[in-house]
Amino acid sequence: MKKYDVPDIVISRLPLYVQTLNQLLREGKSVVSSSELGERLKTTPSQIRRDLSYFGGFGKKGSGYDVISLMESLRSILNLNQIWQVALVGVGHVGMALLHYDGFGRKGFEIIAAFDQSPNVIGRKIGGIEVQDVELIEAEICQKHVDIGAITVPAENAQAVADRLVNCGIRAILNYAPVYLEVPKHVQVSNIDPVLKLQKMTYYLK
Amino acid sequence: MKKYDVPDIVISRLPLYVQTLNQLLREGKSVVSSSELGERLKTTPSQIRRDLSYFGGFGKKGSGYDVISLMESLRSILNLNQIWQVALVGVGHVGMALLHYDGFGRKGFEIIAAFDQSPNVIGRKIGGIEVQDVELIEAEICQKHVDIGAITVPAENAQAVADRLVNCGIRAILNYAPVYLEVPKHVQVSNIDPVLKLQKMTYYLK
DNA sequence: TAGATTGTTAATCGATTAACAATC
DNA sequence: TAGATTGTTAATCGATTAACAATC
Repeated sequence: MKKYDVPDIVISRLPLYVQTLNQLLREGKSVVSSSELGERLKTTPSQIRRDLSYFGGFGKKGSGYDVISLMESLRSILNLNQIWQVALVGVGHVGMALLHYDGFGRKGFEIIAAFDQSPNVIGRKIGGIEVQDVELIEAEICQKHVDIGAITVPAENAQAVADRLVNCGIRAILNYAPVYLEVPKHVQVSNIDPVLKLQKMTYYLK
Repeated sequence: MKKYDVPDIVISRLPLYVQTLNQLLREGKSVVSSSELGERLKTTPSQIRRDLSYFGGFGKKGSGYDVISLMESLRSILNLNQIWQVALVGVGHVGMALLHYDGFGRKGFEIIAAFDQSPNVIGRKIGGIEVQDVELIEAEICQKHVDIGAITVPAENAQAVADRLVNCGIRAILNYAPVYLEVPKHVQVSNIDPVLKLQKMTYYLK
């Protein structure tokens, strides 16, 4: 089965499965059935079995799935058995929160460089990373092997930053700016905008 | 057409439409067609017309949609013509970023109270809000009219905080903790977890 | 009027669910 | 062996897209 033969929506559920398997592991469970997993994730056993079947048979009929080995299989499918280097652009409050956030590192995403325009932050060391002048993006990133960019600049500057990152060979962008980024189609973009989520929820509040 | 007759996925696109109409407005456009809107949003004109038609006819055949009036209609459907009060629990780096973020306020979401456990932050004033002891959640929130909670505490504490907020009558939760929250079904939950987004993107990077 | 674009219905597409034979 | 649960196929459901009459 080729990469793009699996529906994108299936791929977006796999990290959720990994998360839940992790929880089960911490709770000391070693085997889990699709129905238990379904309960935790508020989905159907059918969906879980169907999703997994795109990649192979990971379970044992009659008993279920080995928690550790299913987790390892999914981690391997998602390419999580390596450290991914991340370059962060924009060290405002959100950028700082990301630099301090240890969840990134624990999950294998290492911020290796941070950039900002402002003399107020350039040179400061935050979460172990020294903030550099945004003008140095190319100099610092282009030769290094950086796959992922995190954009935490104001909306007006986000597209320009994206262009520069893409130019340096970045292939995935985590975008916190409330704009649609135009990127070549080989580049993944994930948008994070809490306001859009709030604005959706308020529909149901009245 | 009743609230729940409109597919949820349609509702989640409406804030995006509002966002784009806002941009068009700032660019000085006063009229827009479904195909222009579709180009901006990387979707089809059909989808946009279909989505809007759940709520009525907002356009003018032959010319398109009046930017301002379509935006106002959508804002009214989403209940965005009021200020929504938000209580924030957890003043770590993410909580602080939200307290400082002016985009919330500009979009009509006002953080009116913030809570934390730690004596290091209790009493501090951040973004104009004085952080209170988490033990005061009930005392402060229950009588006030607060509809939305933002949870930015560690994963282990998120469920307990959610329970308390729900108990105080909160009906929507913006959850930054990487766990599934169990809530009564009248309560909306939106999860924000950048790691899940990264873990999805890495699938396509190899 | 002619051209453009809507609103809506019908056709298509894709995702979810149900069912069940296979088998641990 | 009997019971449980998988992996997979077929049926169903729902969302997207195409088409077009209505009309500005």
